[in-house]
Amino acid sequence: MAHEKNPDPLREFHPHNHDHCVSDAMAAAERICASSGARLTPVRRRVLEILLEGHRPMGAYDVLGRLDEEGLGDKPPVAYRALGFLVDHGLAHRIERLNAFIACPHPEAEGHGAAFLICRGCGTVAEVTATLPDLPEGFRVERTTVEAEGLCAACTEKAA
Amino acid sequence: MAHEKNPDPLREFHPHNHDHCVSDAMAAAERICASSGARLTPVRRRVLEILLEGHRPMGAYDVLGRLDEEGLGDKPPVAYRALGFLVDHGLAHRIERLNAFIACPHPEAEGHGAAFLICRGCGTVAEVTATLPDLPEGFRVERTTVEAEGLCAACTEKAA
DNA sequence: AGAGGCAATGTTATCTTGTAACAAAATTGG
DNA sequence: CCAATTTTGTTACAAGATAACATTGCCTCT
Ligand SMILES: [Zn+2]
Ligand SMILES: [Zn+2]
Ligand SMILES: [Zn+2]
Ligand SMILES: [Zn+2]
Repeated sequence: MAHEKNPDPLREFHPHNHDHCVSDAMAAAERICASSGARLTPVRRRVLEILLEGHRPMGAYDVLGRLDEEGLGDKPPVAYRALGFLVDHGLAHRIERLNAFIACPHPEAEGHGAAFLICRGCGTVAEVTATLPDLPEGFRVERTTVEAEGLCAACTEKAA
Repeated sequence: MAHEKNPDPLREFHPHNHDHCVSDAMAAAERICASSGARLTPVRRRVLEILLEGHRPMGAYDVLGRLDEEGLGDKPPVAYRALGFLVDHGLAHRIERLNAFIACPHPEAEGHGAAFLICRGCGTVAEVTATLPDLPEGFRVERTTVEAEGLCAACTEKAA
């Protein structure tokens, strides 16, 4: 965990050594599954890799298309089950506004109130940590969805 | 606007004079449309009433079913267009987690960062005001989705 | 009133997203 | 190995949403 000291929180929007994102996240996924007894089976692992490589939100049918190319399955439940597993174990997140899924870049930082910045220009999505503001009492919050759509710095420049 | 001094922010979870919700919101919708030149046509008005009366999120096809009963249309675009109009004008909101729509109870309080508390027990949804926590700079936020799923006070008691 | 332009509605067809249900195979633990 | 559980394979559908185009209604200008 040495070098995982929360780097640029918006690195998704910049060029970066993406191989590290992939290998770090895969290693973390291995550890998480090993320690919880969950089984990172071939399809599940491959779906996680596909999400990580894309480094952007992908629809379930996009993922399924990739699986099909590789002979790993071509029926919707194949993709939905693998994605469900990843989401349940915190290895991926569902972006509600996009009906899409994205790999979690730091799945070991759990309890992390995840929020997503969605650039409508380039389609990039960054996951950031955000604590929800105080909500009225008398409601026990279990899960939150926080998604912000807008323009990243680069797309703001281009638009100007 | 005298008596609209932001009452119980969680009134959706309690018994309340719901006729007031409906009539207040309809009056506000009239004012908003009148002042912006938008046309609150019969179908649009009726869809808003249906959402207000239900006082809970409704899927587009639920709304369409109601419209059909009343002879106002039976094809998906009828519902989606009316709902789109209401959302565009801030008279209703889309709840992403539920693929559903809900009337805004206070459409004149604009710029209000709306957040939604979704009770998984009774299905009630309350709209509350919440300012988003500070997000990393370098991203221009235009719209936010904040939805919290959990249990309302009554459902928490029942579950205990 | 008549004509032109724009907004709204009607309608068809299709597309995308997501699940229920059940059978077969693989894994785990005894 | 046997039985229980989990995972996969497959069919068939349900649910949610939109593209595209024809038609109608509304407003404005002459
Ligand atoms: Zn995450
Ligand atoms: Zn961008
Ligand atoms: Zn009410
Ligand atoms: Zn409840």
